Amino acid sequence: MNLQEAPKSCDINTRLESQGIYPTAQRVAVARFLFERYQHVTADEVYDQVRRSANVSKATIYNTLALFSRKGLIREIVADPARIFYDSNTTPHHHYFNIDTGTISDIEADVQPSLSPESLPAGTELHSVDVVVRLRNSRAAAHLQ
Amino acid sequence: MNLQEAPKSCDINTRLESQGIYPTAQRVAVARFLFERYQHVTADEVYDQVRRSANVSKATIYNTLALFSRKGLIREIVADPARIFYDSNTTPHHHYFNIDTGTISDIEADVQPSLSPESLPAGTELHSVDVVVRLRNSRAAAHLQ
DNA sequence: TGGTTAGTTTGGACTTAGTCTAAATATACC
DNA sequence: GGTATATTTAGACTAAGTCCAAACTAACCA
Repeated sequence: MNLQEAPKSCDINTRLESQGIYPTAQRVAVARFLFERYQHVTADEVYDQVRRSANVSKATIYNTLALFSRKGLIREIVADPARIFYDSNTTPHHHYFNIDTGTISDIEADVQPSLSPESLPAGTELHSVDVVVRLRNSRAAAHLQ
Repeated sequence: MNLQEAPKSCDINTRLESQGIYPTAQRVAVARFLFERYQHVTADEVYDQVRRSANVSKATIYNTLALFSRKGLIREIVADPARIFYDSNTTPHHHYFNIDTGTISDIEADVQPSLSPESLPAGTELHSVDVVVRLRNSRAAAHLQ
């Protein structure tokens, strides 16, 4: 592997290892990018950014994002019909999706659907509850189109 | 156009025209399929089904679904990261999405997030609120994988 | 009735997010 | 070091969805 040793961050390595994730250079590079701040990013954005500082392939980006997501380190946001966003903030919250700009942002106020778990369809268990509030840019002249 | 005249349904034509949609044979065929009962279907399923009784192209299926959705006759469901579902039931309700089977079903019980519209981000207006409850098939042995 | 125009449909090429695969590489463990 | 296991890789591939310019249809009117 021709990847220069990524500067070890104890936090990152510990965080990965605590989830049973072997901290390879590529995974650490992806994690460093994702966790440097809360953000909503697509696989492509992660690829473009992480590639600047580390050798990593597209397949590994997809593998790693799926792995992190499965392990609960990040969260998939299915809101844009054209792509998946990943959220490095895994605390419970919901999202705005602006259908004009294709951007995602956090909902600050509480929007907590109450769900009685015993009412789930037979043979299933709860995975997650996603609330997406779709927004449009407001138009001065609402009658257009 | 070599499409045999679709048997006119007064309901369907009225429904389309009431939304300012010109009831072409293709649109009527799509509408007849969609509205014969409440269902959650992908563009591909609509294409396969409608093609049995009418000559229609893939492009028209996509155009028509987008048009119906824009006009509020059907509703887009963004839940499966791989495809869009269309729901011919437009009354307010939310959805289960089974991530193991990729199927969508309606939530019967009320899951109504309370949302104060004045808290929306500046310059935006509400388009819709989507609640997707993700389910897994329950496993007898929950420790697997 | 035929001509003009506007709206709709079409096949097929194209785009693009994401997956797959088999080979190469890296790591762990004896 | 040698073997086994896990990870990464390039690049081919898939599939949902878009785009486009040509063909078709319908409406309107002289």
